[in-house]
Amino acid sequence: MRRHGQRHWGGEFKGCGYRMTKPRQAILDVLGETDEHLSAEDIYQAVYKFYPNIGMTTVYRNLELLVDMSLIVRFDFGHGRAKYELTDQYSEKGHHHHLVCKKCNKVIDYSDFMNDEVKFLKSTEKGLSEIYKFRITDHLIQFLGICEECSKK
Amino acid sequence: MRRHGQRHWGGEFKGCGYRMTKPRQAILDVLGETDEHLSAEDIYQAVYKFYPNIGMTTVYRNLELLVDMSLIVRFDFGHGRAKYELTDQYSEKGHHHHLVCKKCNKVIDYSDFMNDEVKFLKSTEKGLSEIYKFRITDHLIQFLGICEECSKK
DNA sequence: ATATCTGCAAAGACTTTGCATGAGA
DNA sequence: TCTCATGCAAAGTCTTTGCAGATAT
Repeated sequence: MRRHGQRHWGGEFKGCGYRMTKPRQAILDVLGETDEHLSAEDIYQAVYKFYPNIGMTTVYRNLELLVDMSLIVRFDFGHGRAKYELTDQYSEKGHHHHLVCKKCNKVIDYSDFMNDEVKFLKSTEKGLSEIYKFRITDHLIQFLGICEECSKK
Repeated sequence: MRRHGQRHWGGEFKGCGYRMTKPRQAILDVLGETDEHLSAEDIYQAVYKFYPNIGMTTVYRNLELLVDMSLIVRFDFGHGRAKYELTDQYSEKGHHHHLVCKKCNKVIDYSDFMNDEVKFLKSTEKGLSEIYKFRITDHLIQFLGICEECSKK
């Protein structure tokens, strides 16, 4: 009874002491079938539709686990609730960053100008890791401003 | 009775309908005298020492106001409590970004390699604002990873 | 003088924890 | 079978709101 977009994640859970369960599959399905940035509540609501036994606690606990496993990423856009996305490698969106409107909180994904970004990242990451003895695993790049609609007001 | 590092902010409040008050001066003093990234609670504690009448509510309300006035910036590093800093132009630190340890949550400021960054930002901001009709006012750049101490463990 | 600001108490939003039951490998 | 995972309820943490009294200009 697999629906469109579902995939097997069993392999990711094998060998690390974790089990693939219905709630976990459901959460990953929901994240795999959307282009949005979903909050824990959003995910709960979406999972609830086809798995009404789900509890909010389970959603939170699994989101934390999935972040630790690097299957998903957590973003704090700065207005209360954290948002989640599949990691680049598992997402159809691929590598991208965010453009955040300070007025309406809308978030636009972009994946343009990645060449310029790669150049910048390469030199900066190398330099920073040497100076600060930091093992850099990830980066967060966001542009903030006012979106088209909010500008008109 | 001005202590080291205090400055007058009256001008920033004039003409916009806001008043300079003791709590506001105290909050700005605290932020001006530290190199840390302080949470609302940190700020409350620090202000409390020389202004014990302060209420937590006042701290929160003023932090929000000061962010709106662009005197301070708010960061969500992703573990619960928001942190605040003076805006670049008012801070002795100047323009900088953050290196965040995913294990111990330590935050290191860096201001190295800004030349590479400026090149990247210039081209990317121009491109993005054209494509998405977004008026970009600000950016957030963070490198995440494991700090030297946590690597040793 | 008077609109803004403050502090207290209470409420609110989001997230985590304890514990007995249920389920995957 | 036996450890890991779940769901409920309750608690926790950070932040916001309502309101009467205090304060800056």
